[in-house]
Amino acid sequence: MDAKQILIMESAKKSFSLFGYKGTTMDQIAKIAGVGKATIYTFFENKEVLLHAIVQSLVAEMKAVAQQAIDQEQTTHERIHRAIYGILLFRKEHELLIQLSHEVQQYGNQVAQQALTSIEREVIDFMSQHIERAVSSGSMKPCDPKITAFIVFKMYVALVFDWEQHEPPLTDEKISELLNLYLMNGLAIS
Amino acid sequence: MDAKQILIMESAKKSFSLFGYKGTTMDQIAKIAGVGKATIYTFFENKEVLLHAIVQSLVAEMKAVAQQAIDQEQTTHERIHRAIYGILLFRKEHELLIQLSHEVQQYGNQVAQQALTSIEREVIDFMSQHIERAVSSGSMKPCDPKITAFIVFKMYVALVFDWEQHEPPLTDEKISELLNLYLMNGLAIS
Amino acid sequence: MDAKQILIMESAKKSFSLFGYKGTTMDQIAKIAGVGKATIYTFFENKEVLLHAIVQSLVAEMKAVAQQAIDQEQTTHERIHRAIYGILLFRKEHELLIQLSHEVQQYGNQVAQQALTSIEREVIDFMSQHIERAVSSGSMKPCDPKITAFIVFKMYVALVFDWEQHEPPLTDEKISELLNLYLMNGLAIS
Amino acid sequence: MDAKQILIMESAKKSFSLFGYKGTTMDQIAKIAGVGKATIYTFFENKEVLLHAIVQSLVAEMKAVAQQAIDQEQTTHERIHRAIYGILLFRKEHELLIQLSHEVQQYGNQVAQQALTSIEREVIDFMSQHIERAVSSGSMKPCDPKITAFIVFKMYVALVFDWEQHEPPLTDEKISELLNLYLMNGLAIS
DNA sequence: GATGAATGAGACTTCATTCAT
DNA sequence: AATGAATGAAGTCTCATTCAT
Repeated sequence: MDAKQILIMESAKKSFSLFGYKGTTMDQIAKIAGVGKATIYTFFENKEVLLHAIVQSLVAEMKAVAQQAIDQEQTTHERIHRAIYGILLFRKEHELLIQLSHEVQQYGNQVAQQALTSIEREVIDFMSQHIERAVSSGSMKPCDPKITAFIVFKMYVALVFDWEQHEPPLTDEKISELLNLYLMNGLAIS
Repeated sequence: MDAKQILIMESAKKSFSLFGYKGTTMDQIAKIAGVGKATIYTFFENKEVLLHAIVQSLVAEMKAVAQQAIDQEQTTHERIHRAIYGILLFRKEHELLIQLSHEVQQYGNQVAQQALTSIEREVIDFMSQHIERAVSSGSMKPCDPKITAFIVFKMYVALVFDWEQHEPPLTDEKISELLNLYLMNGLAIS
Repeated sequence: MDAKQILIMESAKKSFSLFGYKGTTMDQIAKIAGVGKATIYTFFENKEVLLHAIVQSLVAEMKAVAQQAIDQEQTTHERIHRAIYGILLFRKEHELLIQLSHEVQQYGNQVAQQALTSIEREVIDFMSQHIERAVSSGSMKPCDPKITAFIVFKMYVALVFDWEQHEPPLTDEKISELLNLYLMNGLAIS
Repeated sequence: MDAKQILIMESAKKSFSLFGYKGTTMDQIAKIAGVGKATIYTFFENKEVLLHAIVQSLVAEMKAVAQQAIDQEQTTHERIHRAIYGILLFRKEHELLIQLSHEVQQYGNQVAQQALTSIEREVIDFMSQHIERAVSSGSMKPCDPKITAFIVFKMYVALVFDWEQHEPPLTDEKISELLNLYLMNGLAIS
């Protein structure tokens, strides 16, 4: 890919993040990138196309992070942890940018949205397989592996990401402990 | 409040939901409402002010739904269920509109955002008190009531709302059963 | 004339003087006058008509001041002084308002302009008659009475009004002395 | 300066002179100049800024005319005559435009106003120096040079410019003769 | 007669996009 | 290939005026 094209995308990403889609003018992007305004149109047909290109590249980058985590040689627990954490870190960083896609077309950007969730689903699928095996081997109560993986994922996100939006963040040990408490042992007095 | 003002807000809400903030022109709103364009400016200083007024009214409406559920004479379980469900239904319906507020000001609309989460927090607080009592009375394992309420809420949202975005929805009985499985009994083989 | 009509004219005069013609809205005038906006249109067909009415009333008032000075029983010198001074005071006070008429119509407001100068011309005519008599009686060199009256008027305005726009004002005695020096005795060394 | 910029300024000057500030639309100016409406905004941020630019250029042009007259190799009398005459001609031609600046800001345009009077004052200063020398050399009665120069200027304006607004214009000889009569010899019978 | 709610007409301004250089 | 001067299209907002009450 052309180095200038990347330069333009980086500049646009910066400006979109700071001022929003509508708040960013092509002049501004050109100035940040240090190129002529018309040059942008050599690479991107549209302002909208430019945004989509950026979103797509972010999605791809995110996918790579998750895949890399899963592919690594580590304990299952560790790989899941890394994959989810990678997604979350990334989402946190670029949440704004992803939301920007709504500015352009209400329903048109479902592509990016679906791409994002598809990554999450792959991670969930990965977890699902492990849960299925755990149930088969008798190390876990019988349960719907898909729903369970989904719940584990959501709970993980809740504890790692959502919780620290209003409260002091939890340590990794605490999170691990809580997951065990809620999901494995349960709150009921036996 | 003036009937015409409400008419304008409803028309704007409709158009904002369909075409987005930028995609909605004042002319369009006026035509839908069947009033002159300038009439809108009699009630709302700005296009932006108009949007904020709509968002605020939605927040207020949502708060009322949750509060009403909590105030009702029912079992605790039922009240929590209704409160969360009311919030979710509402959020589902108007999610788009709330996200629109991002189009206007990147950081300026935190008010609406905070208002929304504050409702959730009130519901969570309400649940927290009940959990605390359950722990004291020995009908539940010792645990941080706040985190536990937060987890219950998130799990509830995950099962009722998030799940059905990609999979066939779960019945109320199934949801109840799953909550029991995951949170009360746990997945571990005792 | 209706008391409300006068009230409206006074309010409009105030606002026009402060904010200009364009800068004054009918709403503003109505608020100052403490009447409904539409009430203004009961008395004045137009915003422009309203301005013209105000200008005309100012012209009339000015005319009265000059006439009154001339009609008074005093020395000729004193009457001329009073008449010119009256005009100047008035002009000073309402100069702004008179200039406003230019905002409305470039050439349409010559009426007001002509009315104003017609007053000056009447004063000049009055002086002219006295100069003519002075020349006839041999107490003044032969000269065109009209031009001379015009020059006296202009010199008077220059010394009394124009001079003090940039320099400390001259006393009445100094002005009298200067008029004598320049017009009667001349600067030439005999 | 860009040729297109000048073209726009000329077009705007024409339209402002004909229809006033308020009466001139940007569309109109663009059409006269034969450019797109937005092109005007490439050179002038505002309609108001455009007007000010025109006024400033007129002031500069006027200053040049006066300075050029003073700098010429001629008799003192002739130079003063040319300088004053230049100012008057110019003022006559563009008086309308200068008054237009009042439409925009009541008190804000004092800059242009002051610039204009500052030119007059320079001319008066120039005359003042010559009068001072004449008094010193005994060819003129003792008098305040500044006031005298001011009076000569005003009288000159009155005879050349103001007089012909209502009466047939005076010839140059007649004007010279009258200045001599009134200012040098005086009307008094010796 | 008095009013103010409602509005049409129109003004200024912005900006994504193009095209000649 | 790169550019920036030029612009058409469109949007927001203002305000003098009217008309039903």
